[in-house]
Amino acid sequence: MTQHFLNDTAVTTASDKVFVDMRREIVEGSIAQGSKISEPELAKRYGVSRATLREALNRLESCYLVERKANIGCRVVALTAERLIEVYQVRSALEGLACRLAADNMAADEVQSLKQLLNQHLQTQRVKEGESYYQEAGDLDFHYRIIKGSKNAHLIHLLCHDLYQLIRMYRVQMGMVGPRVSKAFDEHLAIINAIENHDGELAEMLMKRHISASQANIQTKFDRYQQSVQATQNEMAN
Amino acid sequence: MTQHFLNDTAVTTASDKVFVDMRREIVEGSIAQGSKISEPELAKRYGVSRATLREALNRLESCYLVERKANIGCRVVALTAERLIEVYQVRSALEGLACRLAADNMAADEVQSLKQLLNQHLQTQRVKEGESYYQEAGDLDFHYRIIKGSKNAHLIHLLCHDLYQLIRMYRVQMGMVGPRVSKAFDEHLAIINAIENHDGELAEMLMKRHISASQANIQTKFDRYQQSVQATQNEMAN
DNA sequence: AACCCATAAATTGTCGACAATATAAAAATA
DNA sequence: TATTTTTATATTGTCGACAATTTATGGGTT
Repeated sequence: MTQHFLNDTAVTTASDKVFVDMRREIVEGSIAQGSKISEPELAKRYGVSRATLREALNRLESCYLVERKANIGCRVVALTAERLIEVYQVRSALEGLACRLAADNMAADEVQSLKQLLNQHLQTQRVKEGESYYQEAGDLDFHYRIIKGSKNAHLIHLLCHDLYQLIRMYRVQMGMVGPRVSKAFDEHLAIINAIENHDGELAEMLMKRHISASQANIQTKFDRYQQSVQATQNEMAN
Repeated sequence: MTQHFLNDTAVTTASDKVFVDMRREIVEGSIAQGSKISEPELAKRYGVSRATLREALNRLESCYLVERKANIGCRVVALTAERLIEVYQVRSALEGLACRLAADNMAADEVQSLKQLLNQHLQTQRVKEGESYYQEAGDLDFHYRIIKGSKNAHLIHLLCHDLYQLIRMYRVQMGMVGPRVSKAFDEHLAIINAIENHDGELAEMLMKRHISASQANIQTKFDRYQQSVQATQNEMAN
């Protein structure tokens, strides 16, 4: 039941399956960031031909999880501080837009359902204090519904299909176990209220601020992560 | 020398060439919008194997020029009023961001060069009154430079690689021969000035307004185009 | 020992053929 | 005649093999 909201593409063909599997492995770090991808090796591992694997690689490229160079090959995207900032700048602009549009276009029952979901998350969180998984899933679900509420198909595709896996990759690999849980809840609530009042301008502003806070949070984790990597490398050198 | 700014990807491989060729034909309408793409037919036409053609199709999909369904095939994107609005909403948000970032990150000489380019365009336009080609190219060049000036690689990729061809497709097929030339020039000038003064907030606002105006302009053309299509269909029915 | 060049190995790009699925045509039934 | 079922055709998905390019190896020169 995990991530039902991001895998809503029907998986029919073989390359579909390879794409979904590889995507999960890359996001979770089973396939290391920055590592070179060997087509023959992975094709064998997934039990498909190279043509099928390449089809999957193309899709991974279109959602920014791998980078490709002609005649050289594929490489898993590298998580850097610069890229993190860049992606969050884009995310902020796009989700801000989504939120503004949602204030106009979201149906009343959709808003109600979202409020209900939020309360549900609050209860779950209070029970399972400290457990981060639900927070992460809940947060994604919240954002996902608002994005869909924009009713802008292009925007939805851009965020849900193209960008979100990369964002998830940062969050997952930084081990985003939220001490931000309670604060995020209040922010979510304020955003919903603005949407309910059809105050697009406010909703956009709140969403942008919410995402900035989220960025600051993950940025801190990332810096610590970088330091630990540096320390490990220094140890190795000794 | 046309579109040097959008084709800066080195064309080495065969599928690269097919991709670039098909992209041009789709944007220009030689391959009709909404039409089904037959892999065997086009492979023969371009003198490549189906594998190579499919590689090109994948890239066309990632820049939203074709849509793909499993086991059914590829179809050139259809130009609709809804999509036009959606795309321009996204474009406005992203280029607004780019403009704000450019106000901080664009180097002084880049700004100077851009101002110079603008004056050059003004002179060219006055000489070749009514000729739209230069206006279109000049406008694209202007936007392109500001986007690059944001120094946000992800944003640059998103706009220049993924989105701009689709926007161009609308403009080209709507025959955007600009009566908007002179007004656009003033708007461009105001944007540059804001960037030069490092006033990101103003620059963003002006760019968003500029794009809205551009949208209104193309929307009008599109509505007329739709009417003419409707009229033609009615004639056919007689 | 460091650098350059030639050769060998490995990897990616491309091809043609076959399998699986979807569409079109024909036959059968109501 | 209209509708469903069956059959045939065409299209897409997948495969293994070959060609072109890049990377690794080894030998020679300064």
